[in-house]
Amino acid sequence: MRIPDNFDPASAEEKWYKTWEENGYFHADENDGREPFSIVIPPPNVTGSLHMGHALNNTIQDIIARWQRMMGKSVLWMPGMDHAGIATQNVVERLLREEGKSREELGREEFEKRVWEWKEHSGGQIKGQLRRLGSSLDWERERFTLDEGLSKAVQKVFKTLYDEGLIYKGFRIINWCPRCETALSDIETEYRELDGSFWHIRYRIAGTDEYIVVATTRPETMLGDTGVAVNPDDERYSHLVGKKVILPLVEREIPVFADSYVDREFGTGLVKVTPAHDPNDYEMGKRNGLEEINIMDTRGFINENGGVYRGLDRFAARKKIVEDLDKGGYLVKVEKHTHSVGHCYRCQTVIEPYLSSQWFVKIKPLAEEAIKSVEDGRIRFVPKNWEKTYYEWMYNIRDWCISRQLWWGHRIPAYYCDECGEMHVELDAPSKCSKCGSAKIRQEEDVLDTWFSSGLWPFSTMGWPENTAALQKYYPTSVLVTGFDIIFFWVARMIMMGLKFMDDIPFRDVYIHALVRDEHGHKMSKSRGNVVDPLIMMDKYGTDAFRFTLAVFAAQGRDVVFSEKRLEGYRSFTNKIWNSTKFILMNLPEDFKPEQLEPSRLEVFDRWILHRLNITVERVSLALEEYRFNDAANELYDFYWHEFCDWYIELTKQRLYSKDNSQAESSETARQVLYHVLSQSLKMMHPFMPYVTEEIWEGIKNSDEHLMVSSWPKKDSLYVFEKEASETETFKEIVYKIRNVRGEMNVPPDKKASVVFKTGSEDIAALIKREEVHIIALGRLSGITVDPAYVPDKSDASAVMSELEIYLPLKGLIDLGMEKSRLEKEITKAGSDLEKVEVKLSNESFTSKAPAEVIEKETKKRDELAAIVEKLKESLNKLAEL
RNA sequence: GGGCGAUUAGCUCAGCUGGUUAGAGUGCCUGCUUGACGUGCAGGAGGUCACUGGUUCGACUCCAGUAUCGCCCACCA
Repeated sequence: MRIPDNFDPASAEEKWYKTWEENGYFHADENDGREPFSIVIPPPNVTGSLHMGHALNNTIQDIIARWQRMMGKSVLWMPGMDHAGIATQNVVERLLREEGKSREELGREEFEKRVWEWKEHSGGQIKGQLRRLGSSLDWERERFTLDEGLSKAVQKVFKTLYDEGLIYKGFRIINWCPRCETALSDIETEYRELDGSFWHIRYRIAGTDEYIVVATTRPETMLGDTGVAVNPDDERYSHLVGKKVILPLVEREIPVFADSYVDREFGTGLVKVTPAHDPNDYEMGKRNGLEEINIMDTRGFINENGGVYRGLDRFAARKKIVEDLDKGGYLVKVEKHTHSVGHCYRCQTVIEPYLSSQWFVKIKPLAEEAIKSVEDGRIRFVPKNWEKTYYEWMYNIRDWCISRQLWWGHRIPAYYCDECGEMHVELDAPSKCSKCGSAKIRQEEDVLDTWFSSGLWPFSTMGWPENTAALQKYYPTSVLVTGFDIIFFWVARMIMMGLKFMDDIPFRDVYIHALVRDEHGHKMSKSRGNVVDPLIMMDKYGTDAFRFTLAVFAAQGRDVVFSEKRLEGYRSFTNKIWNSTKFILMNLPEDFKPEQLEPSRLEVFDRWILHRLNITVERVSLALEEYRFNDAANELYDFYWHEFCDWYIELTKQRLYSKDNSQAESSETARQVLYHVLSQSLKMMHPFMPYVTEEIWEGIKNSDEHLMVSSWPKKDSLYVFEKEASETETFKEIVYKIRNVRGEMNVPPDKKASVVFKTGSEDIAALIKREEVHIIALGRLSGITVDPAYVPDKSDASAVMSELEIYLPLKGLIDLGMEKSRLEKEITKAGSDLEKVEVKLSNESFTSKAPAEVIEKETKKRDELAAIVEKLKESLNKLAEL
């Protein structure tokens, strides 16, 4: 048994990932007869590389997957990536631009080829990063949202929904991105408050010299105005209803009409109506029979309907129109106005409401069951408060625009006959029109929203629409791990689609984790330029430390601000684990064999640490079950470092180094306990820090089994030792008191004092005598005596516990003034605690209403504190006599 | 306008269903070549738990309000 002097993360990471994979540990076997546990990865977009959010997301999933595997489950963690329609198309277009090309020049087929090449590149990079992170994904099952099988699933879903009337084609106002030249769904529009202007414009009433004033934030849209609306109850303008006004610049006569949508208080109470470029105006136009005039092309330039402004970009047109209005005397005033403006979530271009023909999913019928599945607890959000967000959106859900005017995506399986215009929705392209028999068939140019295919992810990846063994065993999945930013985009859609097509929920739990934010609380994103690269962190600190830090940060219900300082601290932890193992191994013989530890062999500290180990097993397991990753990680950290290393290992040194032959059995027991606690700890730490733990395991294991596939520790009922645990706490307090006095008094370590213990308690006296060696070693003493009748010397430094007084005769070694102020400080501290307790106990309503056990506890505390204060005062008085 | 969350040590953060001496990492101070580790060991300083009320015998913890910050949704002619 041996490990190298130093841990080298880079080589261990490469070696172990390869070994695990080659041994097939990542692969899920449908036929293994074990209880299934499944997770599907939120498929990363093939747009580049992974960021901190991905690192957190996948670390959590890997912790769960590794833990469940060690729990003996048949674990499937399904890998894959998302084609990410707009986002990926944009990336490739940018690359083309750098080459001086455009996608139009390439043509659709060639362009798609280029995107596939990019997909290979980006996908490869992402896979490399996931591997580096240690993700135990079943790579044999890797899927892509645009691969053949998933395309089949998409077509099947589309056709089914279409046949049932849940997908329809409609001519409507949608959100249009003039840069991406595609429609977007409502949730793909991000609203931002912008400072703009509110232009007040004068319209002449036809046939008169009177004017009205309308106000607008988008003056360019007046080119498409076909009416002016007033509130039907607005007396100021009721005489105008039915009249016509002259649209300035355009010189078109348009009607004034009444519509209750208009808010009398806002602006001038008169609304210019542009049915083709505003959703509300569109509705009003429909209600009042207005003409719809589209004035823009797909890139946001004014089209032939815009007269002299034709060819101008929408913002240039706005500027020019305002100038012309001003020149023509139509501009009454300009106010400052802030309003929220929709932006494309992929390219941040200002969205244009745009009238066009698109495909929609009629979503309400699907939403109903999806709401129910959360209400009745079949699906559970963790933390629970996200359910409210989910309901809020689902109750107010609007039809989903699923068509995109892109080249990268699932082409909509609709076919048009060029002869008779008939539309066919089919799984396979029809060779001729079923209505007129023509062979002139053309497929719909539009592709589907990326989220349409990712919404099928939990079952499409398992082979649906075939009824595969994987689906039977692993669907529904056990848990979905994701960020709250895609609850609407993805989680809700998967729930709806899963219920509709699998007739079952897609996952039991939805664990919503924190978003990794920058120091200003902003999302880390490439466009903001505030990203921390996970690869750099892994290079610098090792993957294990990085993962452990993320786990510690993963507290529920709160976002995290990433801190490299904390990462540094947890790297030290991996170092600590390594070095402590080195110590243990150098104390084990060549032929060391782990044995079952009979309780009768165990000494008090052995019992204590095994008891603590039991508690840690329980706490870590419970925390993992409840998705409290930070608690689990902290529990392991505290146990391993501050109990096992700081105390138990230190305590074994006296036993291990003893030259006394009668101590041989005691040291052998210590060796067994050290090995046992180490190996059990490694198991529990493995899901968090897979590499360093497996590397250590390689050096200490006594079988061929790798740590990754070993079994998760269970509480051992043989090792429940309450009494020894509490005795050890007393022991620790004794040592702590001695160290405290030495430290406070600046007693140099080479000045070894002898300590006198004065106690009336036989238990404590026995404890001290029995653990004499350890007290001497840990307190750095020359010797100890127990003397119930000890009369302290005036120059003794002292410390007080509830049933014990500790005296350090430091004649000549200490500064009496220092000791005096130290005692005063102690008295103040204990005194104020005592006072608090006394106030409480003298309060009659407390003693009459508080539960008995609380009163008992407080009473005991008061007695102890009182005794301590008393003793401290005595010591101080003696000092004063000098 | 509606909703959610945050405010705890210099910094980054934990503290579950009310009773703890309010913790961790990091930073700071003191001492340490203690036969695993200075990425370490021992000791220490540092907090009116944002503010104001309320409920309660008892509030960092529950309730209401205020302030500041952040996020989501809706509307904005």
